[in-house]
Amino acid sequence: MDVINIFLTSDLGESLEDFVHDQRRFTFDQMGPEGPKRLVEGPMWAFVDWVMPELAGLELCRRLRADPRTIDAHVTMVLEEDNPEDRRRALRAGADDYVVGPLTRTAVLDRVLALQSRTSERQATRRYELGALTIDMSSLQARWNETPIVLRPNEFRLLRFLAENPNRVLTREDLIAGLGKREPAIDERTVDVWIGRLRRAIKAAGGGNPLRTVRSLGYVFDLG
Amino acid sequence: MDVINIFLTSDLGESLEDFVHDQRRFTFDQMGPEGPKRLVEGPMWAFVDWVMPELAGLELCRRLRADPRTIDAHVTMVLEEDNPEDRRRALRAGADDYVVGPLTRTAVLDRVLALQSRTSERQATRRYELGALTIDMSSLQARWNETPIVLRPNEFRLLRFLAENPNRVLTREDLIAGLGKREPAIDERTVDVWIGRLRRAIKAAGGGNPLRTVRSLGYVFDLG
DNA sequence: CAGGCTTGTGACGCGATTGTGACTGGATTT
DNA sequence: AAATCCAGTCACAATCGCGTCACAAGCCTG
Repeated sequence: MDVINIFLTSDLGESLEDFVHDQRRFTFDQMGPEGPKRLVEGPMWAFVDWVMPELAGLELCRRLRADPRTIDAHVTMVLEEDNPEDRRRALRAGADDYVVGPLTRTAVLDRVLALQSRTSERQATRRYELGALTIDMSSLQARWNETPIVLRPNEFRLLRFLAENPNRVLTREDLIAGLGKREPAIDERTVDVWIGRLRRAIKAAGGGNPLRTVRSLGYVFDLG
Repeated sequence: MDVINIFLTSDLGESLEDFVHDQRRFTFDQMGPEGPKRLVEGPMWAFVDWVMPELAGLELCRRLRADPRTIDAHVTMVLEEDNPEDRRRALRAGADDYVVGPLTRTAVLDRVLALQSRTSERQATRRYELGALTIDMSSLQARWNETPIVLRPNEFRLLRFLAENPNRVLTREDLIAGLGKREPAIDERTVDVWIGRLRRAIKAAGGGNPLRTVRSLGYVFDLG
């Protein structure tokens, strides 16, 4: 599967409507009532427009992160204006990059081209190497010293999110949000079970325990 | 300027009144008649209590956003109850995060610690380096010459507070207050036990004893 | 549509954490 | 030197949070 570059914008603009044409299409059918209003996409990129200006964009970003079809997409958020808060929020929601809108056709095209050139480099980057642990995002396979770790979907997402934020305490809330599970609300204690199952899976592959519990706060992926 | 973590709450509670002490202070003098009732703050965080429960909080949040002194602060709103409407309003007003109250002093302090690690990610990660001792606030991990020190939560809080005020005698009262323990009242002699446990943990990691006892006064973290 | 796999949740028990009183030994004072 | 003071340490109990299990509902697959 090709790398998809996804642009999230709350103001897609008529001018972009036919910017991408004659391409295959897929729909984010799981998006729900607050989902994208329009979706224009091609094999290497997609533009997603949403209805609600504020939260839906971040929420959409999280869902894209959780969806296996777009889990390794390159997500760019289009910000209304350039302020540090929006930037921070976007990145925290899982966006890889951001640009400040509104976008002209040429600006987007430049951006897409730049992303495409980075794509090959990104192919190599789509692999986390954290000590003995490697996570290959293209085959969705995690290994401990070449030994495959048998993971269920949710455990894989959890491991990926933890590995993306090594040496950082992640609260149970962070983890729930990071896996894109906002609806319905998840009990925080459930995270304990996730961690337990993930630890067991790693151990079953002969691995150690890189997941440290920080009492009354959350968990850390210890690296180094 | 350091990142400030601001907690907005309509129910600060008496117990938090002197939670942060002996720190530099500034006032939000532009706040106007609906401004904060009390402001308790330190170099890295602030608790703002307001009079009107509903609108004033949101308004305050917007003003903090506009004020150059707090423009890049991390604002957390404390919500009375957990409903999506309030959450959306809080975020729309510029809040970065929210928690559902009421909060205990220790819980708030822990929260601040976790937030510091997140908000400072774009800067150099928050980290104390005191001779052979390093305290990494993002992973909540202390080390002595790269050797991890196994600390329980309270010991970590104690070490952090001591390390924040090196070469300064801290009374037992200071330490109790600095760790946010006011309810219930803590016997001052208990601090002796905390120090003892902390020393033992450092020694177990092959470390020395940077904690000097000042008889009849308190303890100092010796540096240099 | 049946069967298995996945996942969220309540319950349970255990272990970790922590405040406290008591005891001890060294330091300080008278 | 005796008396007093004070810090270090230990054992213990109460509490709190975490790991784990079993179960049920959901989801996917054939």
